[in-house]
Amino acid sequence: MQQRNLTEHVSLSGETELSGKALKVLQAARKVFLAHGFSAATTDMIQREAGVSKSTVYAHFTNKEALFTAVIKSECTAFTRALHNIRFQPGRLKETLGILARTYLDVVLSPSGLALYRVAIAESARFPALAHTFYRAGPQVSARLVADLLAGASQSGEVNFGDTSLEAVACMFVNLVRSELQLQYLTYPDSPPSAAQIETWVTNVVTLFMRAYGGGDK
Amino acid sequence: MQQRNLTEHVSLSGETELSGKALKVLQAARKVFLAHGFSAATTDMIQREAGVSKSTVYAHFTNKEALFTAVIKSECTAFTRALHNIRFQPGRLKETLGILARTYLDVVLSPSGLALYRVAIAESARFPALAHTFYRAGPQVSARLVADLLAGASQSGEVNFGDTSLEAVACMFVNLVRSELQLQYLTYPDSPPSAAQIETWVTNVVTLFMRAYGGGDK
DNA sequence: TTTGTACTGTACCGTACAGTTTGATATGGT
DNA sequence: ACCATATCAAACTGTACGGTACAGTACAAA
Repeated sequence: MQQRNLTEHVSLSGETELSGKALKVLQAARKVFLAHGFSAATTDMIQREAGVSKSTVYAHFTNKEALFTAVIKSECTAFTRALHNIRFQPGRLKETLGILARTYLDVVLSPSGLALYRVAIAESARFPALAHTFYRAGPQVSARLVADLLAGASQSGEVNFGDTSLEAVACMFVNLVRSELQLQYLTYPDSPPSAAQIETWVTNVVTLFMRAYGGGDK
Repeated sequence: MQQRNLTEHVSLSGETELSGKALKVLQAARKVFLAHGFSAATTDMIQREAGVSKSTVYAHFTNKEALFTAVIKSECTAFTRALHNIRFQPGRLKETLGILARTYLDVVLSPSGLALYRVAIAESARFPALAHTFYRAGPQVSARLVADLLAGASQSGEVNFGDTSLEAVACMFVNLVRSELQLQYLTYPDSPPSAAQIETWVTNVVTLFMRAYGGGDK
């Protein structure tokens, strides 16, 4: 890593990290990079936003790329942590799926969640490792969570997946919950999906899965 | 528009357009913009790729933005045209859905389809109108196609959607077909999904929908 | 008091980029 | 022969950017 000042260890960004000014820089970089992507962002914007001199930026981060990497990694761990706030009670599968979907969408459709997706995808050619990190921190973790839930429901006989693997069902669920609303928001950033729209979508998705795999209760 | 030379009207790009050199420029711009996005692409790269002088570029396009706009619009119409190659026979819904999914994925997971998605999303803040165009040319058109298919199946009693609207079902289908494989490819550009992986995914998706909405035949 | 460290502000360097201008060449129609 | 058009190569302008250098300040520990 590239920090120098080890006097404090405040963790607002994922790992144990960074004294005062360095944190300011990181937060500013977060704002700028998520808003403009890598190429269109300038170190001057970051420096100005952080209220810090140019020298300070380069005292803590070797260059623009290192700063970008630090930001995206930090966002990924924050994203994963947010996902782990999802809790559910066993039984009442239909309700649990709905809650899970809504909580997931809360994270995915948040300004930072959306921006992280956009930037990670946009820069996947220049920063392949970051794109991998993003996939594992986001979609992969989500699918794992759902799979765990479904495993419980499967054991209690609440559901029957036929020939389809449990993991595949979980993967399909998270993708279906996310994709359309996320894409709409990405392409129409000025008109975010309404609460009613979200509700309708979640209902439709949960209904689809319950009809397909739910036993008799439907 | 911004063409000047009206001697020929070759249409390789969507609308009636562009004499020889201008087309060369547009094709080069397509390659460069789709590979690097807007900010990281330079007009010099385009000029070099086109084998054309700088003056010629600016003789046909007012500036970098106009060139970018022309490229994305042209790609969107090409995308839509590719989608309309999807044909299907009524009856045999399950098979038709599978064919449709595979053809759709062919377009979406093609290098240019993937790059178009990436760039349109990445630049949606700077070029909102292009993002809208993309959404309408891609996801919206696809959903419309599937909806038409489902309408036929619904009338012949092949399926029963319960409380869910036909359009919602169509929308869910195209999203589910696309999202996971597309995201994997976007984040792991060096290991595209294998044919087997695609096949498994399509089978799982079609099975899901047939279990949920298909009548007795399953 | 001295020393080290973090930081500031600003100037600077080299490069890169979008876009313009100039002046020459080639072509084809009149 | 003349002219308009399309093209070319290349030099040039102005600006912006990433990154460095440097002289100086604030502060705390020794």
